[in-house]
Amino acid sequence: MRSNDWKIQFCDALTNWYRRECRDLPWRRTSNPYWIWISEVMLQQTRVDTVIPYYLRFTERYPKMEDLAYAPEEELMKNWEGLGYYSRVRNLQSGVREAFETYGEVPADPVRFMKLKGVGPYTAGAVMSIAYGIPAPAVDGNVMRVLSRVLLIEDDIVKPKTRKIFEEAVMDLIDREDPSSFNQGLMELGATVCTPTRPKCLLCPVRDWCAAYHEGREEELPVKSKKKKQETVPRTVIAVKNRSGRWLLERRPDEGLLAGMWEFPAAETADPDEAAREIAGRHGLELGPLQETVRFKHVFTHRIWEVAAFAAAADDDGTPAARSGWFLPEEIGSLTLPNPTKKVRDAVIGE
DNA sequence: AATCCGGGGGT
DNA sequence: ACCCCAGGATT
Repeated sequence: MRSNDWKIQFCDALTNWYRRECRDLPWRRTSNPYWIWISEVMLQQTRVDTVIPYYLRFTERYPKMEDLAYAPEEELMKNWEGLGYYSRVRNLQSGVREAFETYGEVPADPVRFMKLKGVGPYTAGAVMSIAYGIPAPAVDGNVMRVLSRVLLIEDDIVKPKTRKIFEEAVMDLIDREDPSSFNQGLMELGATVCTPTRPKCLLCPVRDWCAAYHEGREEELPVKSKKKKQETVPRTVIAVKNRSGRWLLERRPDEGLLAGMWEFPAAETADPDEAAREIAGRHGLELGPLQETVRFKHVFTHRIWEVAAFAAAADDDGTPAARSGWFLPEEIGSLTLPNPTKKVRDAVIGE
């Protein structure tokens, strides 16, 4: 059949290219399903170069499932610090614990695996295909970009139901002899050749089968609707130091933005005096004059903090609110801090 | 379906 | 500035 010849040639070109050209990455040196699982969770919405040191730390510190499953959450958070999307590590621990207690291993079954916390359609397909050679779709942003061009798919990749179209396309094309190289080949191609802007079509191993290339439309795909821009929120931070050289920190709520992480007292206002009144009231403090220390923007996915940070002295320790306390500079280092708090700390206390 | 959830790098 | 990234959970 004509159509099957096309698919076989496409698969061979892709998988042969991948096996020949793939980058040497730490998680490609293991066949341990649990380690591959760790890497795939870290790689969610996160670049390869960022993940490498975290992956090496986690596999060294938590080499077996039970090591991660029963690790203290504080320590786990500290090891994830700076990687972002902190619910990923809580979900990973929960998922690993459930897998260990239920199966004693990573289940070699996409349906069972995807029931675990933090494992969605992408991660399930990636781990099952890479670790166990099971033909399952692993559709991420790279795969949608590559296949939208190869197959000239013009559906809006922002819409949730579009992912299903690509999952069906993958299952139609996938190399059943080597699903791992096929899925990773699509992602590797998207990361290194079939890039968002100015794809390197002259280097592409599947150019001959790419509909967008033949029509000269590779720059028009994928179709992606614009998302509205984030709201900007003013945030005045006041770093308060007491007479014994300790600083006041608060722990954020256990749910929501930067859940459970520590920060200097802050208020959602651009008015320093208003912030000072609010924070003084919150902790029963009398504050000395405010000394401006640093200003910066911190960009989240859907929000921008316009941060202005001040230092102030307190006469006594007041009555700190719940989840708050006084810490020496060296103690602050052992708390889990989000990046904006680190910036303030470095400016106020010094490196 | 829409919204929430970090941080960094490329252009 | 804006885009993108080996996405998933919640509502």
